[in-house]
Amino acid sequence: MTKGNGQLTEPQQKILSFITRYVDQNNVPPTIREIQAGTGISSTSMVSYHLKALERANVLNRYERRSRGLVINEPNRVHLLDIATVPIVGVIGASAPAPTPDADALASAENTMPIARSLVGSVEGLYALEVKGNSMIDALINDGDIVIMRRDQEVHNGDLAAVFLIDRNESTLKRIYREGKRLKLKPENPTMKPFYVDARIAQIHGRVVCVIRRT
Amino acid sequence: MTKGNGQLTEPQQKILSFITRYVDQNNVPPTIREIQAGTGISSTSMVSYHLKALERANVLNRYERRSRGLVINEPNRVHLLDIATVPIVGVIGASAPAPTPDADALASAENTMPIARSLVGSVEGLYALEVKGNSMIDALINDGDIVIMRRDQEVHNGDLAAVFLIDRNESTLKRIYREGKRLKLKPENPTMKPFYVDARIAQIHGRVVCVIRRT
DNA sequence: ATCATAGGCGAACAGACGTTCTATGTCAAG
DNA sequence: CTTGACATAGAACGTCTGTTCGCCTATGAT
Repeated sequence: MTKGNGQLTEPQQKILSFITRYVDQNNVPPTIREIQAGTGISSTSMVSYHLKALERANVLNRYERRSRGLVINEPNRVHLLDIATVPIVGVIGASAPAPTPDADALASAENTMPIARSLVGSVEGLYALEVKGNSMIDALINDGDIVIMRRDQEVHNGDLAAVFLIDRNESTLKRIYREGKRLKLKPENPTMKPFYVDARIAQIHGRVVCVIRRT
Repeated sequence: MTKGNGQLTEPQQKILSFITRYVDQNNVPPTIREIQAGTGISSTSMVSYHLKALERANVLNRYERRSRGLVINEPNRVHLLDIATVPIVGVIGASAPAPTPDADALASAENTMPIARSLVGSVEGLYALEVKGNSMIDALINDGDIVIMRRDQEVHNGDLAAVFLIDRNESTLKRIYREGKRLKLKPENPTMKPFYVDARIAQIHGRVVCVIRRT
């Protein structure tokens, strides 16, 4: 039951926020028993009781006797969550330069990687590479990982970047620090020491925005 | 079943458009029987049959045995339907057992991690932990990474799992292999050797589904 | 102390719901 | 013609799920 002042009681708020979260996670409203378990309320009848109160308070609508028949009545409920599909344009491995795709390549990519927009910010210039081989272990990146890259963007000192070393004909992922004519490449693994290369033999291909590993 | 050319059969299209319409109108996916009635299909088993086909065709996702457990997989409609928000229930680090949340903890988590549903499959039992410290470098997991875990699920040999070693009072992420009374723990880094512990002093807390690193 | 009231709890019920099994039909390949 | 893969119906089963009802406890007035 709502308090006189229009506030919700504590179990009601608990139920409400549980429903909200559940819908976010499952795209389907919860059952009464799921609400019970999720909120720690001891009986289904109590949940039912509180739901009736919430309905009276015009906070949600119910369809009688229908499973999961709950609809939250939140006019200003915003879903900030949005998903971006990032094209997987190629492979990055030890013995080949990582591709830096042009617009054509981006459009024609067959595989895509879905990722929450809030994780990566703007989709501008985003592309993904699949990691092949164990050569990037020292960047804590494994065979099969997906790295989300951003091209056309200034890569700052300290950023994790894809670097192609011309003399070795090898792509690598390292944190980069420009130091005059040379480039400091720092492995992610703190037990490994950084090393230096001539800046002219290193092509910086893009910044690593995010790494995703499925196990 | 999809036709060879990737087109959907006529009943499949009917079902799909019915679901779309129903969700638009009711904010909740329909039940199988409602689909049956709404499309004029004569049997629930036929609906189930076609739904399986649609799932195979990657047009929609289903949650087994859950009422109204349908999510349409429409590329144009992806925004909020295909993203799950996984609660971040705590921290995993060297010197503390990783939390294994009960329903209460899941419901009360404040921070969440958005992740594409297609990356993790079912949301069932999913939770996230933030990695603190460098102790899991050998699992190629860095300070600040987010690991997506699944609880209440059998952890199979070869799975990457969160293991708490009682005698060392330490949580770790390793691939596990049960070998009689002992447990083989294998670091992700192929240059490191596996080691063995008494199975009785190791608590397996969940399976790592996915690792996410923002750089 | 007695009684009324409200809140809370758990069991039980009836219907909803997803799944599965069997039987039948269709149609193309061998 | 036979076989096997696919499609369709109908029914049965077991679980899920919303609802209800009886019982208990606490509180406060009589």
